[in-house]
Amino acid sequence: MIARYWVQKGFNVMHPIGWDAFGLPAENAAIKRNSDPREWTYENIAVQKASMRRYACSFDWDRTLHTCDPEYYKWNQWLFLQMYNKGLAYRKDSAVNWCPDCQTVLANEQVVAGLCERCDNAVTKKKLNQWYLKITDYADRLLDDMDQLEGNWPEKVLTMQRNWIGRSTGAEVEFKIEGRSQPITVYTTRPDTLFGATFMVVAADSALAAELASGNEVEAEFKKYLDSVKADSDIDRLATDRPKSGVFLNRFAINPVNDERIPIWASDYVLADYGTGAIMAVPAHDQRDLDFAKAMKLPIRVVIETGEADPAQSGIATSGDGKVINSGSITGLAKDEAITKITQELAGKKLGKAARNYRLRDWLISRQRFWGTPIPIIHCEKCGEVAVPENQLPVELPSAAGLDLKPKGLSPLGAASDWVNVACPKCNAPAKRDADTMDTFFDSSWYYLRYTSVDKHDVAFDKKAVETWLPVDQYVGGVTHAILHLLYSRFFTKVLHDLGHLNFTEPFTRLLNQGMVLMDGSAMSKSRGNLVRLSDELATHGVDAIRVALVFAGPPEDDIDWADVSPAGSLKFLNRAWRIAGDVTSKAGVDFKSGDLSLRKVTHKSLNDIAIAVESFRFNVCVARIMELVNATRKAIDSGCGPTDPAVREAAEAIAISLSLVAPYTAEDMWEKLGHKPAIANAGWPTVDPALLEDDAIEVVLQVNGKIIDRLEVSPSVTKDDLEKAARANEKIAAALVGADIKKVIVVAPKLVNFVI
RNA sequence: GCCCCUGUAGCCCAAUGGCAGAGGCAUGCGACUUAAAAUCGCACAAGUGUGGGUUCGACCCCCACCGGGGGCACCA
Repeated sequence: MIARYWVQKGFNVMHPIGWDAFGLPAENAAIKRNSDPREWTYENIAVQKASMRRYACSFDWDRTLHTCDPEYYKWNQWLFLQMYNKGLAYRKDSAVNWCPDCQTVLANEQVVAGLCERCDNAVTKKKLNQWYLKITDYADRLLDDMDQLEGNWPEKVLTMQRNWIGRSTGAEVEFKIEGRSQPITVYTTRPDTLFGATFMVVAADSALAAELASGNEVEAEFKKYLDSVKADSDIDRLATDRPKSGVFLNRFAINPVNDERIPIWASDYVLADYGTGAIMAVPAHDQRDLDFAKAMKLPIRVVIETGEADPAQSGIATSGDGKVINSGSITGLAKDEAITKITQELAGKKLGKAARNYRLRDWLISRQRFWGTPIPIIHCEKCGEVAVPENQLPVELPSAAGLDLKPKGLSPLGAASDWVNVACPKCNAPAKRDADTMDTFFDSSWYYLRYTSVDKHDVAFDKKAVETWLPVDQYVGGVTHAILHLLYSRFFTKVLHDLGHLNFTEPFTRLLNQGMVLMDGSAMSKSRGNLVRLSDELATHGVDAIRVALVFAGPPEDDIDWADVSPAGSLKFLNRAWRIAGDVTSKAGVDFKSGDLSLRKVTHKSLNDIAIAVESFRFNVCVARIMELVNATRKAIDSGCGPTDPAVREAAEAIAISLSLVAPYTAEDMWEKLGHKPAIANAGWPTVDPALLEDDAIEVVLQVNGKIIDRLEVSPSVTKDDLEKAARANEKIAAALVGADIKKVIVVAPKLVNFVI
């Protein structure tokens, strides 16, 4: 509807469609049928394309692309190398999210509540050497540039992205460690509570904890604890009512603000990969620390006076603001002042500094699967990592024939010996290709750029075309992509901007989250046979009726249940509209100006309202407005000015054109019946005459104390004074005001008059 | 536990702080018909989740609570 509307308005609209076709569905299907994912994918695309054509979506089929075409993923590899050369793509060892069922690693964003986003199995951790993209370098810009999107993206999506990036501000503070030359740095958002720190906790699974325990009498106990921590799944870890556990490391740290000696503990409630993996614990003012202190019988010291109950007694850490107490130089200050002052003092002594942290982690992109873009790196024993030279791109996937695609934790590509063994591009010695493939979100992070240049084969995208078309004026997608796809795309856009390829920093100017169609409470899916049912409905009622019914069922961002969708009712409405075209007896091209004024006003008002509704995404309201216009026109034909009146033709044409957005086939037929040549899609949006939007008389409400006493017809241009006079002259009002003491008269011209007595 | 959205006739949904109803579904009645379908016409119904507050006036703004949906959830 949006695309069709702007075409009618005379804009040059690009409305492309394509297939994000790499990934597990194809690969798993191929494994099941023992065939090549390639064949399965292209067969399915053909089927789907044919069925999608039925929906009358005005897609530009000349710009179609498939991300699994070498022609497309060649540019994935090119982009990867661009980032690699800038240090934005790198490899590191780390404990990664591992799905035992899919037998591949997952990005943080793909783990939902400890479960694999795709298969809902529990995710475990595994130490692996993997490729990452340095999205954390862009954390601040991803956050701050949201100002550009404010008002044009759903607030919900912006909030979700903000939470996901999770920026926090605070300070890093150095604690000296007894018997260790290096101090330990902790990150805190509350340096104002430093004097309340009564112990330190390091992440049990960090290298730091192991080092502090090593050679220590508690080492055995620590190892036992570490083993139990490792055995816990993410789901266990995420349980909120989980009791705190940990082990004393028999080591001590010195608090830099008061030289106090505090014990160091290891626990799994501190995360190894956030901040520095070590915290100062302030049990009085942090619930987690308090829970731990109570469990381990550690001291609790209040340093903020909030008026709340004593945490040691209540078991509830105080969260309110208040004055700092018992805290040396910052005693008596308010929170913000205390934070500023103590941070400055620490910085002066080189014992700390202001710092920021993010919840966002670097994006893990390697996947141990076949059906994806090969990572264009060659591993040479002598030269190490070597980028595949640009002129050798694409690194094409080998044939799947003879490869065992079954998930087993290693890339199937590693077994394709003809493919994997190559000469090092630098020294020509025998070397191996990187056998992992890219996360498919890499593919979808820049496809909008490719749509501008599908016919260009020497560049990923043509700069001029990109400048002409982009950024995308209107993006439409499900809220399921609120973080993953939309965050990654924003990241890519910024990287490409910095590399000098783009002159904008945000890819999607406006975003509409459209809802899903539910059947019996769950999403439409092939496995439930719902698509078959939809296909039947299409055959019975026609595409137009289905389109109208879906649009009319509710606001576009809401999920709608098929039970609330009424294709039969929509068909009835379309017939009603269509018959009007047949009833018109005036000739095409007749001058509307001589037509019936009241119907003309309805027509112009409707056109105006319909345009506003479409532009503000209220498509359901838009359909309702067309229905109103149809009703009014019907009435005019049957019992008003009659079918010969030019106003009836004007109304019928307005109906046809506005209907062309949602029911294009019906509209086209109406257009021809009305004596016009195809195509109505290019007929142009009728010009609304502002003079016809004005009513000649408006009903004004007359109130006494806010209660309606009577109504009055007045001219829309009535003045306040005249309106008040008219109101006072009204019989019922006059009667109501007899003997009353009028305290106030509110006159809103031309809407109401209210006498307060 | 924290944050966000939401609550209007039997149902889906509308209403720049100013007459609660635009539209549809369902239902009922009537016209047309031998009859039915289709079509056309008419009718029907809630005082806006609950309790407060602001205002001349609140579905709309503010506070609390209840119900529904979603997000985050040891991130120091």
